[in-house]
Amino acid sequence: MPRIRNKELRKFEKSLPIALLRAREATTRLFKPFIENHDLTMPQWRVLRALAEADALDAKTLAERCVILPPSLTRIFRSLTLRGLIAQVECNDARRHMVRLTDNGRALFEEVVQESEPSYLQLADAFGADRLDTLLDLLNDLRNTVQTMGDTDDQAPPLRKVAGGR
Amino acid sequence: MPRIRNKELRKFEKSLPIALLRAREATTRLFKPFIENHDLTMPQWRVLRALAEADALDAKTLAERCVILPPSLTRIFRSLTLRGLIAQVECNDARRHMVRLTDNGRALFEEVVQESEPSYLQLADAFGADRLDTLLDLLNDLRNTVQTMGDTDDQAPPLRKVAGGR
DNA sequence: TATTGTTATACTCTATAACTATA
DNA sequence: TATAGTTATAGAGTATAACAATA
Repeated sequence: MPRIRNKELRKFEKSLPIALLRAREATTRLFKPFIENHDLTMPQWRVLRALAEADALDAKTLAERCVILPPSLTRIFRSLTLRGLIAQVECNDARRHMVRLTDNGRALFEEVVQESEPSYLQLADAFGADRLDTLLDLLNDLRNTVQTMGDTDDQAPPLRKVAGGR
Repeated sequence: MPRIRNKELRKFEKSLPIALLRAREATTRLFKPFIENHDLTMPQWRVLRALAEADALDAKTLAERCVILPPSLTRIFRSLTLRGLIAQVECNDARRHMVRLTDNGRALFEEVVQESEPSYLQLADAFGADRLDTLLDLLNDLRNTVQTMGDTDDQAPPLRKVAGGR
């Protein structure tokens, strides 16, 4: 059983959220210029990226996959639609807002990918491809672990609506 | 030489920033309630946490360590000072704004740590303490790698002021 | 002249509640 | 009645430029 000592635990406890934040900040700083050069925000880019790998997606799926709240997604839909990068597609369930990339949207996506590829290659070389794989696995597992915890155990306060009137 | 195939690379390329975002989102969701229960925002909490591990720090160091921009930090200083959680300390260099935790600030910090400890323990048990160590190492190395890249190579667009008038 | 921090300002994201439409 | 999404709204973070004070 991997029972850890209180002292070590405390050290990790405090640094995990920060380590994630700082790693993300550095990664973002590296790639954001390529995205902003095309007048896209990071959340908008996540939506394009998610759509590039799936034919069409509804708002709920996109919100979960891209970590974007529904109200933000509504605005992003409006903005990307105005720019002709995405388009709504018909759906059996009329409640669902399903969208796909337009040809222009896909072209823009490919352009950004191509322009940022040298930086990706450079990072992969410098960091090590195998370690990157390991890191990705751990990140995804961490997320799954936390979500499982939320389902089963509830000694923690409720995950929503805690701050009250702020 | 760890030269990776284009296809695999592409797969990773697109998912690293998202994996970091989602892992952070999950971790935040787990611990945020404990912080918000004491009417603290996450950036405010990072400042308290950084100060808890160092006697006193100046704004520049805190900004870098907590990933907070100077203007935000100014507001956070004001807010935490008003609440009596931090206090300014004298400094040789009169330009520097150095702060430390007050007794109340330290007490609040300890309270939050204590309240969230069960969740930390649960996560460490579920995920594995050794894997958490590995993850932390990789995250910190990733950040260092990216920063080193920024120093040496500059085929990428400048890291600041790219979006122009937006 | 360079550095530190604050102010001013604009924009976006975050978050929740309330509402509409569909199932 | 439950679900999907939009609207409204408040608040906080993000980002930059311009300025003040100190070194």
